[in-house]
Amino acid sequence: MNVKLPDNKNINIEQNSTAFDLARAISPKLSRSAVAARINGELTDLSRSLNENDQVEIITFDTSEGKSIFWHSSSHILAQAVQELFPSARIAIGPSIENGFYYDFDVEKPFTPQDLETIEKKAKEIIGRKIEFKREEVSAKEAYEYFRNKGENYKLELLEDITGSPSMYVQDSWKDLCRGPHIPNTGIIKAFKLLSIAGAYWRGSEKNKMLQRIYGISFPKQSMLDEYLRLLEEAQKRDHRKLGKELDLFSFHQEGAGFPFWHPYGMVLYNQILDFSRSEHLRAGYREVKTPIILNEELWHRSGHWDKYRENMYFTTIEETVHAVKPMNCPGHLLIYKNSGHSYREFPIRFFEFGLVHRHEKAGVLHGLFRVRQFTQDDAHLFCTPEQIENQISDVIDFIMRIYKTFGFEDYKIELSTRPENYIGSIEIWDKAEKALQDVLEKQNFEYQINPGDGAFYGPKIDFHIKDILNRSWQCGTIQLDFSMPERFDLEYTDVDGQLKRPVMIHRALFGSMERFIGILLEHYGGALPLWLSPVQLKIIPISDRFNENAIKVHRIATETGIRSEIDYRSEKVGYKIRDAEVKKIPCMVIVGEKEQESDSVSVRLHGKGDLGSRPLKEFISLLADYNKPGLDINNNF
RNA sequence: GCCGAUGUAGCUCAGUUGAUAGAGCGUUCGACUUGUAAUCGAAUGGUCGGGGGUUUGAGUCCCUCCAUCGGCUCCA
Repeated sequence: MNVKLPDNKNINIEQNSTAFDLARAISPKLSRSAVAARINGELTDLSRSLNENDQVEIITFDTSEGKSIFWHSSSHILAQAVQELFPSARIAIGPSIENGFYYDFDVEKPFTPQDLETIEKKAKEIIGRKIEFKREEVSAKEAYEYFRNKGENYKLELLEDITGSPSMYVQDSWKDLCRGPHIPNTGIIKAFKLLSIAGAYWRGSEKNKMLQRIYGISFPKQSMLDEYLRLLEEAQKRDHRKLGKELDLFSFHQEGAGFPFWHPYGMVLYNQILDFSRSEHLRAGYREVKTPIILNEELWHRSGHWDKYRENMYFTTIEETVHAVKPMNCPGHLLIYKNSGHSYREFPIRFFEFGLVHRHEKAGVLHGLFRVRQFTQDDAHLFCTPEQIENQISDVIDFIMRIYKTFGFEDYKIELSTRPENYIGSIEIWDKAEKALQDVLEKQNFEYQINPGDGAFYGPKIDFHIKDILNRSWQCGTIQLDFSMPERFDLEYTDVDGQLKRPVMIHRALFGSMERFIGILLEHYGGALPLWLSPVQLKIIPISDRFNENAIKVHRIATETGIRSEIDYRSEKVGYKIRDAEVKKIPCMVIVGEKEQESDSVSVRLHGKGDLGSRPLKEFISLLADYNKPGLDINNNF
């Protein structure tokens, strides 16, 4: 019989062949790496029989579906291993995830790291047995009976949500309820590693029982696991918490969990970003404002924060009146807007603030600079007419992208988040706002994903996720359209016809949080920041203390040219001082000794690039100054 | 908040079955006066996260609080 392959070629195979037979007919190599098949658009097991004229694609690990199936099967092996070792463990769910898989278990005692090793060993043994994954179609009743006899209550709960006849997958005597498909047999897994144990609520809800989750990863080749572990290690080296300590940028203290302390070097970095952002905003027509951190509780009732955001807010009392510490800057900006009358001629009005906000985060979710309780938003609010919305939003999008590019982020993802359950305003207004945002994205041909229910309580939003060098994605920028606040605060402007009308408000931030953005930057660059952001840009290394005076001269000229430099006066060998500067990831070093003193030059060395020979002192400093600008870096241009 | 792990010198980490707290790096001092990723020597450094308890005796065992780390709807 004939079946069609993805390249539209036909292939003739024997009657009653399975997808696996087809893979073998195409090439033995493919049959060894085959994970599953797609028959007429449907993902299936390789054991599925083919029919005349079927459109068939063999799925391998190389595709995202292939990985997902491979890892899902791995999770079944994990579950089988656990139940062979701990027969009383009840199984919940075990999906594949972005990198690997997990399985949730209900056990009396949480797993220990030693258990993890034992389980991994058992799983590897199961893999070695090359057990076939067999699909069984059963009736809902049969499935129910099976799991009821085994006391698998979580599976019974899952069964309730399944319409039609459920399918089971069998490995030896072990069975799991599963939609499939699965890999043909456990033997194609060549590398299997369990990574961590964690508590996880059944169905993610704090109201449910906490289960024990085991995370793992697997591959069809050992070398792929090695590579994956190497990447994990690389990511650990780039951890901003580690870099922050090593480079003396910031610290955290028990005296204030989630409140970062910025050290002198960190402050230079912080201010470089802040100065750049401020000047770009002013250039783009924003006007800077500053609003108080503590404001009367009544204001937060009016804004809706007290209703919808109270859980995340801190309160304090001033002369018996309750005040809130601001979690957002919008109410403050609204008060400035209302302080005077406005005409359509002023629009768009753009208020911009480096707003220091405090938000209560649960103790367990704090994470370095990524998740803190106090941070500075690069926040702005635009007030405009409804007609101006589209233009304004598209301007903001251009602005955001230009700024990201300066920091070396060229790749990003856009998400449109819609009305959450916890919202204020009418549904009609929400629909209108959501459509307006969508229209802008469509018109500009941006690719975007819809994120249902993830909008702010006062309006839908467009979020920007930037991708770092390790291809991880971070949410930063946000643009939120708001018809509610203008209503609640009774904002007005005089239109061309002399009538008082209600303006529209757009909330937006680029970095989101300065702190978080700095964390992302540090991980992106692995701490080796571009010249313009480096706290110390130039390390001056005298060969011996006979040349200290010359070093001081270099330092003076550098300082006058706006270069941040330091001299290493220590009575150490050059190699020692160089190593120290390299470890601190200082972008540029100059060595001054006999030769340099005589010729009024410096020997130049760039971080990670080694010795670059000598240059006349003044020429070198002015070259450095040329590259000491946002978006530039000496490394690519020397 | 919940589950688990962790908390020892400024940093990175050792510390057996409970009995006088260790190393390397850093810092300080001295010697060396150094040519592109660690010169040598000496000194300094600790309420063992806080509090409580068991014990003749606790870094080690128990309780409690705090902080940090990995997780907590990627759904059969």
